[in-house]
Amino acid sequence: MTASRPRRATLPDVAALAGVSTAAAGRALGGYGSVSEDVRRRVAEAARQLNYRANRLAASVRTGRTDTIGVVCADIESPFFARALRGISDVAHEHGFSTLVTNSDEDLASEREAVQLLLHKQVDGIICAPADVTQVDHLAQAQTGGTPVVLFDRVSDHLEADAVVVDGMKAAYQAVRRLLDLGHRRVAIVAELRQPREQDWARFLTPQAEVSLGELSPSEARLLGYLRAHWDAGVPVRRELVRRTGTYAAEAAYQQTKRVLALKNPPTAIFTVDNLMTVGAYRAIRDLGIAVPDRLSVVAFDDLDWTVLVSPALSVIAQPVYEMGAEAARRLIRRLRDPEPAPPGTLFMDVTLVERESVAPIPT
Amino acid sequence: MTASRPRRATLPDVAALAGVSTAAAGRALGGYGSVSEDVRRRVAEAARQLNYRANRLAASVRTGRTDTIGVVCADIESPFFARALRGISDVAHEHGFSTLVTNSDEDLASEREAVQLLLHKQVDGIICAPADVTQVDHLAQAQTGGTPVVLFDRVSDHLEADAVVVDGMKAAYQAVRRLLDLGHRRVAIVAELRQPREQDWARFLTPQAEVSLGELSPSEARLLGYLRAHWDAGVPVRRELVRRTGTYAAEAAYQQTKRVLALKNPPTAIFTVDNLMTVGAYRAIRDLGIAVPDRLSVVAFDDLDWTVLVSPALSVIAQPVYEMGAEAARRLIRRLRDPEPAPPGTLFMDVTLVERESVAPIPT
DNA sequence: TTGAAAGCGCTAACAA
DNA sequence: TTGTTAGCGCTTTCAA
Repeated sequence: MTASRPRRATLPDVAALAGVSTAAAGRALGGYGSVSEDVRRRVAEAARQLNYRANRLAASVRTGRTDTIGVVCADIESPFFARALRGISDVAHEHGFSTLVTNSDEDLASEREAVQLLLHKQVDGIICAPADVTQVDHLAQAQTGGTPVVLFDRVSDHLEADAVVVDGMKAAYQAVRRLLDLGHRRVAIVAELRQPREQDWARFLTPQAEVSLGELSPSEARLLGYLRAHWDAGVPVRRELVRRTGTYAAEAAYQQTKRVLALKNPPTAIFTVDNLMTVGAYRAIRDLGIAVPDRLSVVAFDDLDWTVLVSPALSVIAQPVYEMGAEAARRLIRRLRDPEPAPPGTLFMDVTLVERESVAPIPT
Repeated sequence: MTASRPRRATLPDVAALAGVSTAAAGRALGGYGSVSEDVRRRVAEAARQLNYRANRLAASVRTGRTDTIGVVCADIESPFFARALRGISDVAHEHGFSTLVTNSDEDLASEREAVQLLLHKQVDGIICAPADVTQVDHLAQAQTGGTPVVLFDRVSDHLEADAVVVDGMKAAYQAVRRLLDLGHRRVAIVAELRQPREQDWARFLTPQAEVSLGELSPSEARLLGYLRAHWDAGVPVRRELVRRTGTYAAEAAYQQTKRVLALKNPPTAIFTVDNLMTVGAYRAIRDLGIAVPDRLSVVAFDDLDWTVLVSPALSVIAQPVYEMGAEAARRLIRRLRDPEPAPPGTLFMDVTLVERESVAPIPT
């Protein structure tokens, strides 16, 4: 007969073996309160002998802290979120926090579920890339309940919270403006644009229109930059060059790109608004055998491993992704540590337009 | 004056408002035991009114379960682990488990720390890609303590645990054998090979040598396949064509590849053993402007987004990464659910040699 | 510095 | 079906 599995040693067990009170053992092991060197040694020895393993859950129930940050990202698998997550977890780890990561897949219902889960697990704070910046009641509720929230990659006008983002509008504006300045007159854009808000696009075109970034998804903000660049350059926007995938998937971008390149009057340049769109679009360009940059100039949002591996190397708008994650974590931790923190604000991080080989002027 | 923050509602609060006992409220909300429809409704209503948020930590302290799987991966940022993690978390989520993810960066000390953290947080089980398959005492200890472990991407002879892996030896053998059969006589390999065990390599070369996969790191297993392919084909192994980076970094692979291609008698084919090695090696090939496959055939371990985006498209050994993660999670969950589970075993998943455009025969 | 005792928020026996 | 009661393993008064 095998011996029945012995119950795992608990604090009282350790205390008993060391010949001290539970409280003393807890202090010795947990590093709080004050303990004599002698007690500390005996307790440590007893813990070792019993192969004691502290139960931080029990501690958390008492203290109300879990030293855990909850993260809601759209998709860990995307290079963008993977890298950001690395920034978040590095900083978190540095400060003694763990991270609990969930995926929303850009779906509001999943995001709500994820936030509930994180709250039930009593995370100390949440970093979230909201699927819909206009639907953030669940995040507001988390805050009211005492769990601070930091927005990542997206700001919302409907939530008073810290946010770490780039100005996608400005970045796209620069990139597209550059193409227009090089003489391109037919610049295509491939973007997710989940909500088809064509009436809004019209409004975007009015230069006076005050559009808040906190009302736009990243792809909308980037489209806005595209539109305004055209406006400022006096180049009309061609409806057929604005390609909407409606979903965050490379395959959809592949289809849209094939379609736009098959127009009888095809674009001479193409702008992709994020890394999945870029993968899909670039695959289409390659399959069609179109010469870059001779027949088509390409600019992508987000830098990736492979943008320097293809020929010609892609010109891109690079975001400081790791640093964005790291900074989001820093802001959250600051808020957790500081009993009276500063009012929340949005940090806009700078992007870099990395010019490589995929852009050429239109011969005049 | 703002009102002082009200204490968060607890189960007794809800019970009181609903006019039932704490136990009844717990049953109604937690979905265990039996409750009348009437009580269920009243409790639900009270919970809503008080904005009640269950504390699953407290429940876990009682039940001893957290419904959480701990994962130790080398680097979430690597496409390999990112995708595997997606497999793990999808399956986990399906079965009501969350995942707590940590990074070891292929460092044994960090891995130990990570495992400790997961145990302290009382995860129900652990999925780990061990940094060193010969140093797994901490994992054995987790098991003895009642926390099952599933190995991922690597087997160890020193741990009796489930494992989900590919046979890297066989896969590499096939790929290299294919190159040799095409007439290549100088095939380079770029591999991590953290431990420089040259004396072992000699042993690998003896066809009779029984080398267990459970003693080898993935890169060593793949090297072994490379060596045996040579042996079986009667092609001598050239020491200068075996390039060791010693570290898991694209930059190191870049350097090694540049160096091997600069030999006065350079290789006519190159085999890279994982995705980071591939990125580095391919960048070197591109920078050097070497024509693939005319002057150099290329085969990579692991398929990636961009392998079809470069010209020519890369021939690769594709692992079922997502499925490997998913299967690891399934095995762990089975073990958690089943009180008397089957003895642990290793699942070898099949790889696919995807032939694309980067391999050509040597003209005879 | 130490120990006794209370209690964090929940679940599980048990009895009613 | 319901309530009473006793904990889970830990931290934190409080008094000694």
